[in-house]
Amino acid sequence: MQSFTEENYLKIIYHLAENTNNVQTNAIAEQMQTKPASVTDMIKKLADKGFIDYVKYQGVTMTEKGRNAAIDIVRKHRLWEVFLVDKLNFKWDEVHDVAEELEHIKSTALIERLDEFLGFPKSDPHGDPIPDKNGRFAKTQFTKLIELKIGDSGTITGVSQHSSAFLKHLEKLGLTLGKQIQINDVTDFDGSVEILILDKQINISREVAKHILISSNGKN
Amino acid sequence: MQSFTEENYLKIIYHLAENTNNVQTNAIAEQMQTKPASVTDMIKKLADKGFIDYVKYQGVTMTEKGRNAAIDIVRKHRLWEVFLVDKLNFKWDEVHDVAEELEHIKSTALIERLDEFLGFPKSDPHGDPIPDKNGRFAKTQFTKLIELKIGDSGTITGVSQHSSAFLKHLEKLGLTLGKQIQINDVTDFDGSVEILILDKQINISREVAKHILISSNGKN
DNA sequence: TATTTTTTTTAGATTTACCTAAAAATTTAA
DNA sequence: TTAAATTTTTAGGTAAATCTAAAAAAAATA
Repeated sequence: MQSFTEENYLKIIYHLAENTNNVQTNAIAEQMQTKPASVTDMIKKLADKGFIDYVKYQGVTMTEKGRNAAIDIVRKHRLWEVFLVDKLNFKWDEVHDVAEELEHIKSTALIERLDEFLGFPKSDPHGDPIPDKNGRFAKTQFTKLIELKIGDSGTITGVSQHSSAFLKHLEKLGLTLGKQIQINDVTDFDGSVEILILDKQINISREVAKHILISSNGKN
Repeated sequence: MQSFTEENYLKIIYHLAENTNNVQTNAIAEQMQTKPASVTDMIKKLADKGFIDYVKYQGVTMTEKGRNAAIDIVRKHRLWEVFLVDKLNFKWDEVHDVAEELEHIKSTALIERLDEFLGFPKSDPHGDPIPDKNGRFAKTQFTKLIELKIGDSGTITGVSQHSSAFLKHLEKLGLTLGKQIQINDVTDFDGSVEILILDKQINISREVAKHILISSNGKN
């Protein structure tokens, strides 16, 4: 059984490892909002416990054990988010911080019963997949909106930024999960994107377009 | 905002203060499963923060601030217990430890919405009253079963022991909340108590009788 | 390839919540 | 009311997770 801090490190290393092979000390420090020196201490400890492989100056990779531990935390986080939105009527931009605390509650029975209570949801309010109790989940095939070409269309199925500010902004623009969109134009000058949703033409910045995930068509 | 440990101390001091004026170091140590020396350290800290009044060698009493903080934790604990039993189908003997973790989640919005989701329950699965969001709750008028005389009757409305072993035992005997009972006899030799529930005659030990709370009649 | 810059680690402190052992105060009992 | 027992506190230390400052290694650049 790990401490809250260890769990947070594992989760962050897991997410960073989705994009790079060797996860670097500085990257972890930034995510954990702590100093690189503190990270070095902790990754030694996590390596001792067999959660990660660590070579000095080379960064870390997750072991099978570490990955399983991280997936378990991610599962809990996402199930709690569904609970908060579906049952307690939280908005999708209000759930992150609370789920960040709830994910550390240690009880297998609790999480299995919660899963059942929620009807075994496959994805959370932000479109992220929820691992089942064996840690399995569909690797989702998302395209970033920014990568689409003029004329392309698809459905908003996820976001890669969970900050309240970002999500509130999307909400205001009507860009919520499940919405159909089509790329009308891309502005050369600032790279902003003209999109069509429900016959309405709107313009979103590159920064926003980067964090909207689209599934090519008709898919769930 | 207090640490988990501080919250646990506050809760325990609050409960101990229900029975005595000055809560003693040793009593706290026993409840916290720690050493008296550690308690001395912590009560100094809690006194510095204004949660308790502390006079060396004289024990502690709660301040208004401390009481409010403690009641808030108790409220959370009991609401989560209701959630676990009513929504997730936990048994009344399975909820204590999980609620012990959940009570430390810091979010006023969460607990208010949970309260609403549960229908603003007035008592938890063990019959303990749930403070409302202003910290108010009915001071319940319970009598311990052990204090009843032959011929007395009443309704089981609470228990003063939350251990799984005790609650499972009660369940097996059919002694659950809401059951009507009547005292038929008290055995001189071991002080055990003969009681009648639903026309069935059973014998319970003094130890068990001490922890069953009865409301005199018809009351909820 | 040598030098500069960046990244990472080490060394030594700090804070929180604990501990043990011993001293001090209080309470109980002779 | 003194002695014994109990309770509480103090003193000094430990482990976890953090920090700063400085040293070492790796990467980038001239």
